[in-house]
Amino acid sequence: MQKEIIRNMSNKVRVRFAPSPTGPLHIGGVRTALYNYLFAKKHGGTMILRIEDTDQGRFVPGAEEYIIDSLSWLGIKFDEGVHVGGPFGPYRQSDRKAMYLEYCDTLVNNNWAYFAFDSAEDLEALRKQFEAEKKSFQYDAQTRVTLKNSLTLPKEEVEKLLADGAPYVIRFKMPAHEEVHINDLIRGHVVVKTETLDDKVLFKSDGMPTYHLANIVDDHLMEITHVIRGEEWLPSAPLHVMLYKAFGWEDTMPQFAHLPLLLKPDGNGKLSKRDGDRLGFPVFPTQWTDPKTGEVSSGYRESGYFPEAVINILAFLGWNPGTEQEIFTMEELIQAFSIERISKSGAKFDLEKAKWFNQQYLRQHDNEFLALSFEILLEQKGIINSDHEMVLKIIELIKERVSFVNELWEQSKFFFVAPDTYDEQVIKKRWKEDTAQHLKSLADIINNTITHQREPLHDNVVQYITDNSLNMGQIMNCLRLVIVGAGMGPDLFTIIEMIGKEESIKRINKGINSINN
RNA sequence: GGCCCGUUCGUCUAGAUGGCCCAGGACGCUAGGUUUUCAUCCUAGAAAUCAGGGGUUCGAAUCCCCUACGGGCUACCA
Repeated sequence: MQKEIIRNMSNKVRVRFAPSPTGPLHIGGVRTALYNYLFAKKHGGTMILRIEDTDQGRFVPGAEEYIIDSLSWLGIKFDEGVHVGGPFGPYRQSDRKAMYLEYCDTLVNNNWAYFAFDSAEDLEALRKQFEAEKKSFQYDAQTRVTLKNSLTLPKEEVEKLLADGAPYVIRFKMPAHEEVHINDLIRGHVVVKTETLDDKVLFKSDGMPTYHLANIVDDHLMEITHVIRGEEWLPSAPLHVMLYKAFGWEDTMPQFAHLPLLLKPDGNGKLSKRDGDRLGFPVFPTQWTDPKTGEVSSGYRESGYFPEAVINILAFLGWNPGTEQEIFTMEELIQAFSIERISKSGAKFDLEKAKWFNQQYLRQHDNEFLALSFEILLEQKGIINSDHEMVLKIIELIKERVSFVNELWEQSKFFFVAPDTYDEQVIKKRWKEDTAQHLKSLADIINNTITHQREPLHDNVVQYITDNSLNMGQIMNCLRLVIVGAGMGPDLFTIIEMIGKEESIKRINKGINSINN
């Protein structure tokens, strides 16, 4: 009753993201969730999280929580789902178990499905046998008449088997000579002949439905209007269309959109869990520890990516707005998104571009936010009770030099600790016989400068260089070398001002000793 | 093997109804400038005979066909 009212009230968009809890969600899955979310929000629709846990053998503890938490970190919110409830629940297929058999029975009664008693071993043997003859076995209109099922067995025997509790599956009775037409929102019109399709199992002998059955029943019951999923589902889409037909639900069948795949950055093929840590970028939104093996897979969050950046990166892998704008907030993505602008071909993940996106977002964050993040990092480096004002100043100085928060340390550690190594390249190029002597004089000059401020310090040092007709680049770079440890970093005198005269002089002496020995 | 999908610079891609495209942008790369360093920033540049071949057309990256290559699926997994 309630559902009828909802349906009649509007033909509002309702989409679902339907992962199975077999492990952490990889970025391909995250992108699917994102596109569903963008589409739903664009049309003022409803975004649903449904957990497809019909394969009890592949259930992984913690995976469902992981999916919810990682999507939440990314800002992908659900209107209905396992974790938030809603009028179309339950949203976990194992909790809907009871209803599937009922639907399956109507299919059997209408001659759209049948009981099959062939054991997994029998079928396996058959497959082997076919293979030996260089043919491939398919349980279909041609072979089903030779197999052990309610189509070939006498009615009494079927009833007896069922009554005796013999293991069985229910298979879809795929018609022999029909054409299935799919109008995919991304790929256009696709036609498939039913004779190339097999009699897929709808209901397993363990009492659970397969994905195919559960997904159609649930999408129908949950009044899903658009199914946006990965291209790997395209081959089974004809079966799904046939199921809608068999149930008599064609009129409310959702529209399909099959997304292009996310490919390995090197070579070809679908991006897989293994690729990430092999190629130096995460494939998971957040870090995941395998509950069985204890194996840890890195995540974007732990690698220092901002959630906004990950969203932006993923949004552009397979979609673009057709304008030159590349940096998009979630709100802007929602406004700009359309299924028509999703590309058909697979996209490779580009690590360099991903870094660039993160850098753009890092620059957008205010210094206060970055300082707070950096202070956590500093504590891990053993810098306790750092002066907040100083950290803020440092952020300002080096913000433009990094793409990730965790790169801030490399770019600024000389503000906190004296260098204990000195860049060999710089030594080789700049360090001369008389360098140590000049640096000693500069230490005196710094010491004798009345204030610790940048300007007078700078002027006095430059004065010394000009007075002695020295090479500016050589002396300055050597001074930088002993203060910073390398030929990098922001304005030298700003650094000296910030670490103080005393510390600077110490570093000059330490540097001279280390380098000259 | 069978079925299905795809193919524009190294990568992500732009390219409504064929002419404005000897193909545009971004990342990366190269060079120069700024910065007495490095990074940033600025400027310039290299980079796709639009997978190949046939058509259709006055005209095709854009339409049609074929081929090649790549990918997905082919479980009582999703």
